[in-house]
Amino acid sequence: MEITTKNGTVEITGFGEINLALTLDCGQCFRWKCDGDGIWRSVAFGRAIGVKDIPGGLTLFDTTEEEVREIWLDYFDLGRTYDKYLKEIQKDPFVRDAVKKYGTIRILHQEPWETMCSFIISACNNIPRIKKIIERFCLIFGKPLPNGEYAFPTPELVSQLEPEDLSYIGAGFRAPYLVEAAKRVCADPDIFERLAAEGAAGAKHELMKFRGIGKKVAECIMLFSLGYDTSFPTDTHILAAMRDIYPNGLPECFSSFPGLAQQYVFQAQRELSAPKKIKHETEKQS
DNA sequence: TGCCAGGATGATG
DNA sequence: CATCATCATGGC
Repeated sequence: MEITTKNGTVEITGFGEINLALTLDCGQCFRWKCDGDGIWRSVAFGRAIGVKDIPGGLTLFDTTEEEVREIWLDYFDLGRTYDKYLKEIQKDPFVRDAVKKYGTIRILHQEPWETMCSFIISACNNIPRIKKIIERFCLIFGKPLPNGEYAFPTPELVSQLEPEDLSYIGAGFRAPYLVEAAKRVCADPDIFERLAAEGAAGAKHELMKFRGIGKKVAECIMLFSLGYDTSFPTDTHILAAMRDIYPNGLPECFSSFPGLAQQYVFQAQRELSAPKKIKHETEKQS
């Protein structure tokens, strides 16, 4: 891997492949937006940044080599190659097609607190609305950054709120869960370090003690922010589809990197379910 | 109006 | 332990 500075931007090459459009809009994160120049912009770890994928690498704006090494290499999961994972899960024919299209998605390493809030909000919700709720959450309660973006609201601030204070962001019945989670995190500042170290089973069990965090949300937090590659986000629709495809249980290859395999299958499933509406409309017209 | 969204929860067998 | 009814909000 090489990190160089050109014209005030930082370029990273030699880490393999990443497709930002797929990676940043696949439902694992909710705050990235693409501008007219193909630059994806967001805030993570309190730093605003722009990123663009170029052939063989990434160009990062508004950052430094030091910050790249400190934050963004790990955030974008560039420190390892996915080759062996992809090779393994492609032993299954159903996954092979999904990997062909979505194999350039990387699993981000996001901030645990932000990920926890995001997936509490995601419960029984849809991605466009999840994004809007989080955007308003940051706009109202996040610290403004120099470039007009907003940091994610801190647990310290959120813990001081009443659920009604969150009414504007439109989180609905999930609002009290956010405040409760903030209070717990403030009372136990090392919780995420402990969760990341204590093993998957224990971490999942402890996460599920939070109101608003069940099996699915716990697994998402673990996969997308705590470094548990072995977790397997359980989505009701995916599960139903998987049960049809694999009535006798999941194939062996899923155990090697289930989070990644599931992420690709989820994308393939989204693509499959999208044309239904168009089909329905054409049927209506004819 | 009715149905859905990458669920959670508590009560049952 | 698996399944099930209930909950709850905004968008389409």
